[in-house]
Amino acid sequence: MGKKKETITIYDVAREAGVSMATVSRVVNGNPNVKPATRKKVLDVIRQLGYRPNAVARGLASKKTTTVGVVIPDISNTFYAELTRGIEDIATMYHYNIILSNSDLKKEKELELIETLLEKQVDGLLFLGGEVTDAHREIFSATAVPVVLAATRDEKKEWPSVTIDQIQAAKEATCILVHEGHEKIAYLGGPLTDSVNGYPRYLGYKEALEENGIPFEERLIRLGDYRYRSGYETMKDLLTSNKPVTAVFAASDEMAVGAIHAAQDMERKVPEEISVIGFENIPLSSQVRPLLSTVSVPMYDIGAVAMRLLTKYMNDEPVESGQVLLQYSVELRGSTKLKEWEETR
Amino acid sequence: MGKKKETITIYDVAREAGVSMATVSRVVNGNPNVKPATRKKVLDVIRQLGYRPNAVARGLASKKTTTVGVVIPDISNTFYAELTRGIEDIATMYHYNIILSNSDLKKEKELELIETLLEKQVDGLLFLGGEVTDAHREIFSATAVPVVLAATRDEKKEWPSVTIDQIQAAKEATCILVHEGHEKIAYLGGPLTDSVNGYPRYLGYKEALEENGIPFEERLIRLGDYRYRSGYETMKDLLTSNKPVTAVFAASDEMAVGAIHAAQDMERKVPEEISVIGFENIPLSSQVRPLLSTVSVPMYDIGAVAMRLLTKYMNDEPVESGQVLLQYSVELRGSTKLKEWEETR
DNA sequence: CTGTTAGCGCGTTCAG
DNA sequence: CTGAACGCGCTAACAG
Repeated sequence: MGKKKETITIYDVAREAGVSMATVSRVVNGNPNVKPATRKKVLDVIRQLGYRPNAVARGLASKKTTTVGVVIPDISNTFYAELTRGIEDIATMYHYNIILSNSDLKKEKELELIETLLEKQVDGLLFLGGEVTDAHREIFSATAVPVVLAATRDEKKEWPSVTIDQIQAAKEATCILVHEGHEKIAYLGGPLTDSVNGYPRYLGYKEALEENGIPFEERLIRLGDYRYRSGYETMKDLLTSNKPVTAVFAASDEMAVGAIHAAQDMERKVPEEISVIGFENIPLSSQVRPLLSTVSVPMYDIGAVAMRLLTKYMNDEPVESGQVLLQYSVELRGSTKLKEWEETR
Repeated sequence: MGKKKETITIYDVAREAGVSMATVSRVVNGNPNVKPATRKKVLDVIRQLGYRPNAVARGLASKKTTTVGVVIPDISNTFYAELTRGIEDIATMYHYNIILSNSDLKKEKELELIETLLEKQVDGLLFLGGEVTDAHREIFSATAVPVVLAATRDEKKEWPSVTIDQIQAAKEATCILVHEGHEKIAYLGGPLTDSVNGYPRYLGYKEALEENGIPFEERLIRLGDYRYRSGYETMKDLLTSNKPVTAVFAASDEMAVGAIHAAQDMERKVPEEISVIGFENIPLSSQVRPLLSTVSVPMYDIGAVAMRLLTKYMNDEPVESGQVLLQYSVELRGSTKLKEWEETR
């Protein structure tokens, strides 16, 4: 029960067991070339001495840390938390640990974090959600550490990534509203300068209108920060302007729910008077009334697949394709009127 | 732009700069005993060669990794995600990185993770949400690595912890319902075997009834798993039983919201016919209608304070008290009728 | 099957 | 102010 105490090393075990440290190393690492008898003896001594291998020393000697770095926008964001869970589960499965760090999507912070993770000699790097700029490419190129992008992608396709086809997904969601008969469809989203999520979703919305011959109207566009509050406020603003609006496509579930509440506060019924469809399918969407219709993004899977892909790169296993687009789906629930929707992709 | 490449070490920098590696080490670590001129030269060579210090080697030599281990029940759980963000922010502030791992509150997994983190030579350990058993104490005692508990505590107070007074908080929440005039107050919670959250909250509920001379009724107790669905189902079950219920204290916000929806589905108005109060104050509680009244637990702060406390232990700084109880508050919103509540603690 | 011997990259005395 | 030398704890050839 005594605290502190001198660290006991592989050498102590070797001496105590009457073998060389190489042998101890072998049994610790499950090397089969050890006589069962001596293996048992070593194991006993290990237990008895309470020996715990030093992963840092091992890392220095073997040049492997069994640790991967994860740069994430914000762990308190449900979407990324779910994604991280996927990463962690697969990492655990392959005996890796993850060093997690929040970037808040700040480029400088991202680069700094990547640098730090590389210093810590991570065996691989997972970069989530942020935009891949030339500065990123430069640092990624200069290292031998494999990098996988998740919930974002590299325009130049130089790095592997796991995500969904956002434009297509946004387009499909908007189309549903069109098929419901709407023509005054508002778009509630994030900054268009956000090339990862903001712009693609906006683009999908726009394309859907075009394809259906519905005029695009600037005044039906409202930009916020994807959060609930901004959804509430942009929607209120929209309704206050008194322009006709019969449907809303929001680029995030939080905004969508905020929009629904704004509508309700202004005595507009959802979906009777206004249909709303969101994006992400975070738990919130099934924990509000009416239930939110939304584009279901396989968050957990994106994380899991990205991590799995990374293990392949780390072990030099062959990879079919580094550019993976996962399937999304559209969950039609209570905030829209249409109850079925044939797949058209 | 070339990939891979040989690792460049402190030795290369030394040679190139015409100094010894000791000097390079000094400038890298900001040791002031270096002539400005040579410092500059070394810095130049570092930049030119793109030298990146190897934290693993440094860790082995210095016996410090500037990394802390975090054992968390489930990162995809909003409550813990928020807490983790607090941890990470403070960790970054003190130049630590965190290795995150999910335990799902499984004792065996917790112990395994702790063991792994210790092998990785973390400078400190943050243990969240789980119960501290003798097995935990044994391993904590055997290491020199400081441990801080967050959102849980050690009954024997042998280890520092940061949390809130759950019994008191639950009691206060229940009292609010009592003061609203309710006598048929249901309790929706988690397993009573959960000594960290389940039991204390249940106890607080019970104490509130006792103190107010309200008979405790077994049939008003429903146990689930803290999640939305279990809140919905236990509430439905409760209402179906047709026993009078005019208020509900739920041990989690998700359950509370689930309960509200169950009530609404059974044509009971909240808060007109049934008052509901939750616990945690996760974002969801302000993203539903009616807004959920709840016990606000300072999740972010618990994480931040715990991490700050850990830095003190890691640096052998004096600590006033290792047993910190943070303030909670009761947020009265739309799911209860009472609009004000004088502090009585 | 087992032991010996080199490093892995860096921090840290201790001289000078 | 600077350098030489040792060691952190372990893996990885290479012998035997």
